[in-house]
Amino acid sequence: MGYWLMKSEPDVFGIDDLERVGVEPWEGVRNYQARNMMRDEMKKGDLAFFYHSNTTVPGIVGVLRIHREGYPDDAAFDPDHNYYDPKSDPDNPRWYRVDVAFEEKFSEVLPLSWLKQQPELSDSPLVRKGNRLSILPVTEAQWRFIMEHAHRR
DNA sequence: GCCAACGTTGGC
DNA sequence: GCCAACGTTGGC
Repeated sequence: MGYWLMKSEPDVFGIDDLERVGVEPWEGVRNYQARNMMRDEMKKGDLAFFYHSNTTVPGIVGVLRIHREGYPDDAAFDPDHNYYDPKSDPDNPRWYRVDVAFEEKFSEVLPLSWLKQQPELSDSPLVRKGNRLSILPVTEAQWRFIMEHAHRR
């Protein structure tokens, strides 16, 4: 089973939105590395941390589950859509998305500032400077470490 | 709002 | 294929 971390701006789509709707297409990813992970590596049932970026306290706020594996991101074909990309062709889609399902909201945010202080997480790209990837792999050890702390609070 | 880091674009 | 210019991300 794979473990991931997926970033979203809570002003656009946050953990509370996911809890309300239950299942949501994770659209709008326009980065090739992140695209490759969604298209090729994410499997149904994989778990991912939900990370809030661009907010007062950036950090991990909960857990989601991969509900549907990678399929073309239709938003790229719609000229009226924010995520429109004229270079993506329905016959040869450039961008992919997965569907995610709400799993759990933590009682408190695990702030990035705290994550950065944990030696167990020092190898994660999340805490490395200048990381801008919106989807990151998480190791099983890192997953367990973070989950323990989330449930201890 | 600033700005560092980084990815993408496009001219050559 | 190089690389400067540009746009975006995202922490602070």
